[in-house]
Amino acid sequence: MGKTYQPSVRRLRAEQKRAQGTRQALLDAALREFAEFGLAGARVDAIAETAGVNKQALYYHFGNKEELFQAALASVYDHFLSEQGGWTDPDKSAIEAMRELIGAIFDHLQTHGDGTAVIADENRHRGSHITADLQRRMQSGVAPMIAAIDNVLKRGQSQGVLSKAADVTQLYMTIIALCMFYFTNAYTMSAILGRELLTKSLIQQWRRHVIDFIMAALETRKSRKRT
Amino acid sequence: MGKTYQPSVRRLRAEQKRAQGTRQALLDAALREFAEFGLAGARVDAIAETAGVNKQALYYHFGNKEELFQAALASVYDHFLSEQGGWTDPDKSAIEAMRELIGAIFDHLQTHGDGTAVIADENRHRGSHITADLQRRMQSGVAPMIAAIDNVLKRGQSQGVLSKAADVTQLYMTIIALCMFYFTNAYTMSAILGRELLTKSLIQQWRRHVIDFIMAALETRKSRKRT
Amino acid sequence: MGKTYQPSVRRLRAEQKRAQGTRQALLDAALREFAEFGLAGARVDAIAETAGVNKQALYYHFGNKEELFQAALASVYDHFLSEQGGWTDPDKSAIEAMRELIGAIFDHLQTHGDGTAVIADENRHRGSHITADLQRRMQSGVAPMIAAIDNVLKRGQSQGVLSKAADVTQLYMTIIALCMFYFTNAYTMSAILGRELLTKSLIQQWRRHVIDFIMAALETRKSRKRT
Amino acid sequence: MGKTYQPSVRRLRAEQKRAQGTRQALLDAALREFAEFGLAGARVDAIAETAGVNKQALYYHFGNKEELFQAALASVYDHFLSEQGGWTDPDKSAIEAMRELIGAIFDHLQTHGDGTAVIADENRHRGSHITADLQRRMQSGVAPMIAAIDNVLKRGQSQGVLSKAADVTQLYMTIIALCMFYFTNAYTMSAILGRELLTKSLIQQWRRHVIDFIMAALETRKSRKRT
DNA sequence: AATGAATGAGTTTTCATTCAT
DNA sequence: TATGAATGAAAACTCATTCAT
Repeated sequence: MGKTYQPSVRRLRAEQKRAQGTRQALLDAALREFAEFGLAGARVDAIAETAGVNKQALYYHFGNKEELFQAALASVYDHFLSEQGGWTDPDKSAIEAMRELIGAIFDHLQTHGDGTAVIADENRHRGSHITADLQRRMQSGVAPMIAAIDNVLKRGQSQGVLSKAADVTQLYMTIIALCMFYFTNAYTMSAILGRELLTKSLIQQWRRHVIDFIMAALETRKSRKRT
Repeated sequence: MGKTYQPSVRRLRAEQKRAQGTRQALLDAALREFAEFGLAGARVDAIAETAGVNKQALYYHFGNKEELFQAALASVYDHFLSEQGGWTDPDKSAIEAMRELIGAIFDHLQTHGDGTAVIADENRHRGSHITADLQRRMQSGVAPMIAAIDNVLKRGQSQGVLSKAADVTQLYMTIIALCMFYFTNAYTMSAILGRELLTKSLIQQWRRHVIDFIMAALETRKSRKRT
Repeated sequence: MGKTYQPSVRRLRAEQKRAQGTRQALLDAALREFAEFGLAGARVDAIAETAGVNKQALYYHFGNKEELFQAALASVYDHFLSEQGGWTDPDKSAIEAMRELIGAIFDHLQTHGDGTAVIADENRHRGSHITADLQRRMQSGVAPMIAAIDNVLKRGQSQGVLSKAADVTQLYMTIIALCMFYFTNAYTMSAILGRELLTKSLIQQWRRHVIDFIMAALETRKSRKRT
Repeated sequence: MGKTYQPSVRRLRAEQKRAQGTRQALLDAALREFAEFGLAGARVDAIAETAGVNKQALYYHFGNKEELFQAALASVYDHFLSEQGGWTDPDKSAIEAMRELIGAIFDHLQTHGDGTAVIADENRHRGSHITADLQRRMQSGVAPMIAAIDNVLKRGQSQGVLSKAADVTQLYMTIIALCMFYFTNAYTMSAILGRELLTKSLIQQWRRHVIDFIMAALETRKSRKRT
């Protein structure tokens, strides 16, 4: 092996910084590519080129395609986490807060379409890239969101305006299901319905439907009287 | 040119039958392979082998991988069509009929997991394989199902037990969304929730939730008094 | 092996006739295809389709692709033969006759471009498809043409108007070379000269040049005085 | 982005040199293979093996088979260019110079048989690989040769020893036609004439014929008196 | 860390030819 | 003879990964 390259400390810092940029660029490019083509269809060359770095850099930073996929998948849940601020507003009524929460989740999923596509691909792979570590990151990524749902739900239930029968976990999955579906199935649904679903107005219409529908199922008679 | 060679009807039949068998075997194998690996990840060799036919037969009958994918996608909707019988039961009350209808759709999607996976992949490709012809097949495939929903919904609405606000199209998408979601996202959801979702009992639980949740949103106060 | 199919005599005749048509159609299609793509580039399917017959007919009649190529090559020389009538006109002067002969050869090669292309391909294969039998057909195909050249040349030489130095064989090759060249090299030559050579007027111009050039080399001073 | 990585000049040189070698080896092998089998008949594997490089190197450097063919075709004309030195000798008389020029062209074409074979194949493809760029290379490749012919011809014409009627372009095509023909048609001609044409002595005989024949057509009476 | 070149294992596709009826 | 289907060998091309500098 002999003597290896010994950089100065200052230089090391600069390199780390640039490396951060390289890593991030690769991650972003990977997310896009994996979203569009899936793990199998994605091209390592394309990712490197989109990221504007040499292909070898990809291997240096991530080892191989699969680990890069894993990293990209993890980043999806980090994005959830980074948005936690927008998910709670204690000043609103429970019902209003729930409506806004569902809307916020809808908006997040719409904006992060790449993420949902990557998640879909991981499910095709039967979750085979989910290590214990990744699982922790996934959980802490969505934890604030679930906590927010739980909060508002409990508040509404104790006030008697939201159905006692509702369960956080199921509610969470229901919200995600209805929000994601529109985007992950837009093309086949458009074909079936003979209508381009990915227009601004139709997306908004579905957004309203999702909120209304969920609330219709959740609200108690008591709440309805008030509104 | 005069009379040209006229193959015997018997021969034609036999040949067509064999060819039909080959086609079907390829289609079935393709559906499985595409569902598991996606268009990009699927291996033509694997499909041919699973189908028990020569690889070239695939090209002879379908042209290439992409057209085979298209054919497999089309077959998914044919499967919907072939099940139409089970979707209507005029003897039941509207509410009961609706519950059963949702359950039947859930069961179909569970049984035909390959289909939903292929549909998901086509959506990743932004519907690029949907030709006018395929679109027609898709539409006629789901038409009976949508018609069944429409029927029951209208019946319930005229009887005052189902909300007048409900719209068939949105209801259809809602049902599909909630049914599909559990299967297309089972692995990441399992990781997030720390619980293996694909067990018989949890699947049944979600099935019940989907039906109950949708009905809770659909039913009017009038209907609730009765039950 | 058992009993084989026993057709009536009448039917046999009809079949032979149709078979003749099939053979010829295949041969024509083959000539075109081999000319355009060469032996290696030609597609058996394409030949059968162009001929309007089943691919198997091709194998029935010619054995395989290579033998079909051989047959097509042979047919090229048969075409030469079939034109022999137009190559001699004893009434004209030797010089006039020679000019016309060169022109006739030029015209034949222009009309039978497919033939020269196939010949070119056979030369690429170092004549590997030339059997003793084919060689005989080739020779008898061109024999009338060479004889015609020889006749006129001898006549002109004995009259003192054509150079005694000229040799039939070399003259024959010279004529063919100058006539063929224009057509077999038209595209690269056009590119080099920056002019589309395959126009009617430029072809005619080259035709005149070939005749004039050859005659300029052949004629003696004596003949020139006369003209 | 600031300063980017600067590979040392030495490294670049070494890499380029190696790559240059790989490219050249591939080009040489390709010329041979394409000459022998044509574009359709050539085997990419064979080319790579002959070149002693990995098959993928071929795709890395040339993109695909067709582009490699194009590159090989271009190289043919580069070879013409590289020989320009041998085509002019101002000390000789016009007639002597012309004789030598024709001989030099003959010798070049004999030595570069691969080139003429590739050119023939490109003509079969109707010049479909001739891009504007390639056309420029072709033109500049043959330009010195045509210029040399032009020079000597003009000199001879002004001295009255070469026919005023002669035109450079036509003379150029005539020379090439007569020189190339012997090699591109040797096998079928051998069969027709019943004599192996590709022997040293017969080749030399044709060489003499070509020169003599062309000069016979070109020289004026005046020149003949002198000789 | 960066880069151009290289590599080997695979993957889709093609194609001449044969089979069964 | 005619035909649709089948087949195996080979061909072009792809792609993740590694090497040398």
